[in-house]
Amino acid sequence: MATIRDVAKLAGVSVSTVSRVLNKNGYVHTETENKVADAIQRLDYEPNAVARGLANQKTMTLALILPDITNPYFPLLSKAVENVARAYGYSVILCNADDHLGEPKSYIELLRQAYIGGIIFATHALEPQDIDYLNKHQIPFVVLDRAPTRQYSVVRSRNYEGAKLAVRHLLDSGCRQIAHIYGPPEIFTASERRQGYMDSVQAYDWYRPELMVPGDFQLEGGMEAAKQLMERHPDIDGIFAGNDLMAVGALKALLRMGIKVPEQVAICGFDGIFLTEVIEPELTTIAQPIYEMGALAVKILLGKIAGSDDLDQVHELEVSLVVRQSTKRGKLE
Amino acid sequence: MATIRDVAKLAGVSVSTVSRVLNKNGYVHTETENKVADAIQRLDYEPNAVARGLANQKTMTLALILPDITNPYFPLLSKAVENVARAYGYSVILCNADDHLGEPKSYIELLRQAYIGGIIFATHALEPQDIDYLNKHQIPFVVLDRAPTRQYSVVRSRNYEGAKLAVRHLLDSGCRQIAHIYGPPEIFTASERRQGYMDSVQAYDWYRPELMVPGDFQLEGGMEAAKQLMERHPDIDGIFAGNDLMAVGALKALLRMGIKVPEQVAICGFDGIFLTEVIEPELTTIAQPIYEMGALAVKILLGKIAGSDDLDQVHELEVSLVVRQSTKRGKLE
DNA sequence: ATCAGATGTGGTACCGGTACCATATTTAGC
DNA sequence: GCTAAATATGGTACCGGTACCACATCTGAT
Repeated sequence: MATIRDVAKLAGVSVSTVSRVLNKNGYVHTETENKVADAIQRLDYEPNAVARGLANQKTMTLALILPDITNPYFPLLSKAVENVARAYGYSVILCNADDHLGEPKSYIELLRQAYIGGIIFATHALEPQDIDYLNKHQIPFVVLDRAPTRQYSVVRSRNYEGAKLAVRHLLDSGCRQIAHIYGPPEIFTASERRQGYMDSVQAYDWYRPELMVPGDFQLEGGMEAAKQLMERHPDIDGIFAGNDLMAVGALKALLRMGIKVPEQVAICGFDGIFLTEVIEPELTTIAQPIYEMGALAVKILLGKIAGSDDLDQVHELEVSLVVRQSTKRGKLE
Repeated sequence: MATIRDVAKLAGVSVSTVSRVLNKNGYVHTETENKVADAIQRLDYEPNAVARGLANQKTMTLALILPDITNPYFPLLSKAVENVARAYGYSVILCNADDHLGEPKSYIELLRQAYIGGIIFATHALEPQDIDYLNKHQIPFVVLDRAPTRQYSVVRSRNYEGAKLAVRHLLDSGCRQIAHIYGPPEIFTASERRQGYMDSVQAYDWYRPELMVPGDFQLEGGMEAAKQLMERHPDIDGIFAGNDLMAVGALKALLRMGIKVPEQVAICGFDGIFLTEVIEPELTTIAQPIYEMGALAVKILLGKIAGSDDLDQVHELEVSLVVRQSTKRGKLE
């Protein structure tokens, strides 16, 4: 494999000059530049990424840390991250955080000694001490789906407003008793959505706290919760699930119980994952711009790496109601 | 960040000695080793991965190249790869090949100049010249789902046998006219499955070539194909789809047409992705050991990196029939 | 004509490890 | 007691880039 010294020798110049040509910094005579370009071409030279990383104390690699890539929310997100990163010359290292929780050496230290350029956190397993560590060592990072704060840059979407949108849509579809399956309270987005639900329904006389039941953001939790809800409150005619996976679980449970969707019970999810279009009936959902969120996260991160410090701390994206079969009932009863 | 020289200074030894302690090679007196270990501890020293990579001309990083992570087959595979790789101290770079097909500089060159340790190809966009390149530059690699050959190590599963298993199961479930939706002919696994179907049904008097229709291994292709099949051959009572995604598509199309599954038509897929358990009715499928395939691929790759050259070239794993609702009909008519 | 600043190029220390070679000391065999 | 091998340690070139510094030449303004 050709090195910069080989190129220098062939072009009859010093390595400094070749380096200048490569990085387009410093003065280089056009004629010299051509000679160097020619040598590069002839040797099929490519600068070595590792050597560059060592010299610059920084590599063209980003890390994406997420709970579990098999969760259907994350493939699209990671695709966005990878695509945009690559467009800017960066590679992406994938880290499934859930599988390595109790590990002695944290991911972050591992990444630092690999001179990683920056990190995107799509996991909730990010502790305050990790944040301190990142800031102390000046490692650029962006966080997804977190509470707004001045401690870091966040990319998120309007969960609260989305939840209100969902409830409004269910009401508009003729539902008169809407339950909510909420996600784990330690996940901030789940709480926001729950709050959106509460604030939307509290004024109605049919509302009772028992209409809110916990799920785990997984399929099973949704099934379980829906079953429980329908057994205890048979007159529920609408379910708003805190995420799509639970909504699909709820749908599954209802179908098994012989309850017709949307005729007897309408269902609305949250996230806008591909799965909602696969099942039958297709699921109405509050769609987050997942790809855009991933793409934006990378762009902000690259901005930070480049040194811009004045990037907005919070980037909140709009969600949108996607109406599908699961809420298409004969309006108004 | 502490370097090896800092450790050497603190321990009162040379960098060579520290290096020997770190890599456990060469002679080091126990007492000296303790001093060094102590210094490492005190400085919270971690050897720098990039510097190591440069010195060794090899990094602790693997690349996983796949068509598209949003295809539901790949998240579990990539999780397996990442898990096992990390257990051995390796990181994994994710590459979505589909999105970068026509690019001037191939992925592989990019990875080589990053001193990547090895590559796992789960994509079909691997050309013969790429393979020459890999071999020429001695880059260890493993390929998934390819035809057996002596050119490289392959991890695959018994597609042909699986297809026969699927047809047998449909027959056992009482189907008397079984159609097949096959995947793209350029994908070898799709052809194997098709062949398995053909060899299983050819002897029956009901068999006609028109019972085989092409799909694209995607949801849409499955829907389209199923629709066409049922319109042209209303007496079909069983469909074997070349993969789960098309099977789910077929199911969706049938449900929309008001055809009952499994009562009127039974459906069997192939792959064993999570999606088959999510939908209702749940889908019978020929399950590949996806996680195990990923894990095995990494292990073989690591073996190659370590220098074992005698690893079996072809590793073929067993598939298994997973019977679910979509084929549970009142047996024998 | 003079000189400051712009332009152009080379030399080389450094990034943080590895591994080869040299050297010193200890152990063991005869 | 002598020599070969084993044990123990240090010095340093090298991996392949970057970037600072030194130095030379060329412009253009006064």
